[in-house]
Amino acid sequence: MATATVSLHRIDATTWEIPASARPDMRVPARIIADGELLAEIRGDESLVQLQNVATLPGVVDAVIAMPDIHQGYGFPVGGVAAMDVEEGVVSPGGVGYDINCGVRLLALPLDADELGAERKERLMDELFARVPVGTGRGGGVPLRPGELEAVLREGPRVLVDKGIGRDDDVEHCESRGRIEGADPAAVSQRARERGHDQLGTVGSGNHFVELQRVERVVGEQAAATLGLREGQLTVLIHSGSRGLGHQVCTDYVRKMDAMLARYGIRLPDRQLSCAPIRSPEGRAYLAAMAAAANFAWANRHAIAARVREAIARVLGREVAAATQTVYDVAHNVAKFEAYAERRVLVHRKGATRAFPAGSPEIPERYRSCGQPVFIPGSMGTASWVLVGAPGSVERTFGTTCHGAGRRLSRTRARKQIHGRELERQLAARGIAVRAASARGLAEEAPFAYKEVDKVVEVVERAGIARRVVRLVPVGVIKG
DNA sequence: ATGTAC
Repeated sequence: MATATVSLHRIDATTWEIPASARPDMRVPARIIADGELLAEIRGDESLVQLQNVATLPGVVDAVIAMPDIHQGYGFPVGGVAAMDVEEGVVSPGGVGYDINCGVRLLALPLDADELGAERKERLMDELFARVPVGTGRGGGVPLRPGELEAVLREGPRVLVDKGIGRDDDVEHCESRGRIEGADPAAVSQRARERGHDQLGTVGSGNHFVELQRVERVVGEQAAATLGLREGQLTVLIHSGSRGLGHQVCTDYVRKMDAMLARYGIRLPDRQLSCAPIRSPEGRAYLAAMAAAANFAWANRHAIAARVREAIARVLGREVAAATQTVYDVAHNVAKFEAYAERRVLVHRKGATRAFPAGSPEIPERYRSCGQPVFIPGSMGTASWVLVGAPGSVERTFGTTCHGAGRRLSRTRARKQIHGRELERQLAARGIAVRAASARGLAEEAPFAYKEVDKVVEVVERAGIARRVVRLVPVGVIKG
């Protein structure tokens, strides 16, 4: 509806702008990174109206930005970036998303896909499916003693290493070492902690997965070598988040902040943008709870990876498991304090990935020469990408790039077009082994429900915010 | 995304 009236000005080959003058309530312009074709898809939903809504929030600086994989979400669009001045600005749970620190971790095996063989592949898939719990509302996570969940919320995956789960180098290869400062378990409700207590090391459902892959193509030779990736190699991509715990944190603070809007004199075009001043008690409490949920999510992917190593050890041997490296782990649903042009801001990235360029002190030393690794999970049965951050991200997008293919069809519409078991047969016919807890969940993630991931990453490369390194194709997938 | 509706 309203999308038809959005006035877009093309700025360059990959950037469009909606000026702040487009609506009386916009404080800053909205910019869209895309190409003509992706833009046409983006205009098919409400995401650009949502982006303009975000541009009305108090303290928003410079411009709100849409990545080429943007689609509509809760209040904020998924695939949106908004930076708020730390003094004047607000923090919004909807700007982070219900799945706090949903993110992606890549493991690299010291083995080529060719060397695996059909029989060991099926056994590896069975072992993975047996060891890594998938599905909604299911427990089966790492058993925790009293106080240990609170330690994980405070410190992240480092706590699990102390328990003998995973390794120091896994933690070193996480964005911000798997920990956001200022986490406070006391800011996380009892209910949220109850929901999370048996979910550490579980995948969940929706678009979450554990995928066995092959490096199909190397595009950036030098960066690939630096990241320890080569053509033909086996990898495992883990996509999950903070499960019920993060979901409950979002629910709790959306409600709390909604009740305070009038008192803080905040007027919103959409109540789903519920927010509070960064400096307010509610804002600080949310940030402390968000950090705790983010730390939980990093520990979750760390624990999943440890179980993946167990499955690898069982089928391919202890040595292969020990030589399986965590390449890196990125968050794509989180808010972080960063500085741009000497200005301190809180960058909300929802369905968007930090992508710092080469030389950034935030990147592990061994990767500093090539830029921060970024993983872009494609839709099920299609490709995924490894990118590295490029200088344009700092200049144009608050150090950010895209996060995935971006949904094109609703879950309901996807379900109407194919049955999960039929999809499973189609994937198997293409050599992709599937282990799924739910046929319905499978149908919702059908490849045709998503935009073309190759096109999305091509655009972010042309925009100069990230560079392509390798293309990964699925060998097998474990899903909720 | 989510004990897919407190």
